[in-house]
Amino acid sequence: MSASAKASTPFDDDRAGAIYRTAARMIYEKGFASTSMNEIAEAVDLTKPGLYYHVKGKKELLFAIMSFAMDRLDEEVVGPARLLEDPAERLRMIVRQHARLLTRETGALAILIDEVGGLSAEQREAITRRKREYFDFLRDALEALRVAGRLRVPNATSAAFSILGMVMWIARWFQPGGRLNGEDVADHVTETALGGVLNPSDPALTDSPDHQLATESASTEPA
Amino acid sequence: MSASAKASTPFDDDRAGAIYRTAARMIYEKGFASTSMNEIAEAVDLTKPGLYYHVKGKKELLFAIMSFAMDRLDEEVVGPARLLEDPAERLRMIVRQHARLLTRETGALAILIDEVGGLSAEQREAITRRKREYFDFLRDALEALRVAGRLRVPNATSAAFSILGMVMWIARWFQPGGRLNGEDVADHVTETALGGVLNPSDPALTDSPDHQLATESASTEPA
DNA sequence: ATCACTTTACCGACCGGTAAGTAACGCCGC
DNA sequence: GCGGCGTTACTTACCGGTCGGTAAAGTGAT
Repeated sequence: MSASAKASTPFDDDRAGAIYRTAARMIYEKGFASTSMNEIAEAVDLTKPGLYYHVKGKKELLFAIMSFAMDRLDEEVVGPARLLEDPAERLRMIVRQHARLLTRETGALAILIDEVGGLSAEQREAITRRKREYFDFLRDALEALRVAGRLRVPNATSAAFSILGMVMWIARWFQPGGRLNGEDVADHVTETALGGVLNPSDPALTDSPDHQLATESASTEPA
Repeated sequence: MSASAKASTPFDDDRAGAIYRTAARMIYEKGFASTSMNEIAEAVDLTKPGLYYHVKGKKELLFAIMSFAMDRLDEEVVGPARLLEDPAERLRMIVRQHARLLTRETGALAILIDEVGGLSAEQREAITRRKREYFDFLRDALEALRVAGRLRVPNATSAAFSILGMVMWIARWFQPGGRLNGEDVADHVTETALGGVLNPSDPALTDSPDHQLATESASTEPA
């Protein structure tokens, strides 16, 4: 007896996709080391060897999920931001798109970023290199602003880390069903990030539209 | 004579303290679930049962470490900040002291905060309650600023989470031996946090002294 | 008959935790 | 001064359970 219609061997869209999505959510919720292959298998209605027919091993599963997450980052954040020439506008795009990505679907994307300990040496190196490229993309925008005298803080690197932390943290507290919706949160964080590093007089700050009406308090646990 | 060598049975200052500090560092580096009691025991030159003579169990060890971390937060952040009446000055003190605490000694203090999954239900509740109290302390300062019309963002809660993320993230990238020293990082992050949420005209922003000379780029991996 | 897929049964390694024994030390009565 | 004794701080040996992973035998559709 399966869920509603489609008994026995339904028309499984793609079993592999379900496995990766389910595993991503579970690892995001409980941590990589505390999530067993048995639990993942049961969650997708398989036995463990049934799961091993589809995936090569636990490390490969994690690596595939993290690679997928980095793909999304490249496509939805770096891609659009690269088109903008003004470093402040580019910075705004990076922060906003990254924040929106974290509020939409999963959030697993972000948390998985710091499960690098579960990877093999080569896998870890590959992921770390992609993360570093992304970080440099962000820092370069800030460095360009610094040499143009548009930063209110003296150091582009610590500014980049601060912004990254602010954005990444969204995955820890934002809940899709809460009082704040994802788009509002992305807007607030973007405004806070830009205001934190840019000179108050910067044109990239004043062109933002309405933010006078409050949305009241939010949703979930602290940290 | 007696000062240096001391063979066989030295004069062990406090073995328990060494256990907790070592365990904190290891759990911070590898994660709670991936750190075995055997490894902790070996790191302090004991066998596993020898370790169990000093600690009741793995959960209790984690709980003790996290409680200690929260104690430090209360003493060194909340304590001093409570003395300040102006909410902006209080906010500045919270951010700065928390940032300094993360740059000095370990950083384990922060990372351990999100290993709550390893605790029992009652332990988790106790830690979560303390975290919530701390978060509310931070949010209340921001809410006071909001009703006074001094915030440039509409929501105190999302502002509090953004600041918290920015600060917590320090533990992931800052390295004591790197190009930036801890005090500078704490200053930069404080400046970024305050600038991110306060109106540009706020007196709490302009009274900060020198930040004209850059300290150049930083140390470690992205995230 | 073949192939995609899933099952039952099992492996060695390691997990958190414990039972039982012991070496070293301080302290007591005598 | 010394034998007995409790306490501290460990040790060796071992427990049941779970981990990631696999061998081999089906199973149903084509």
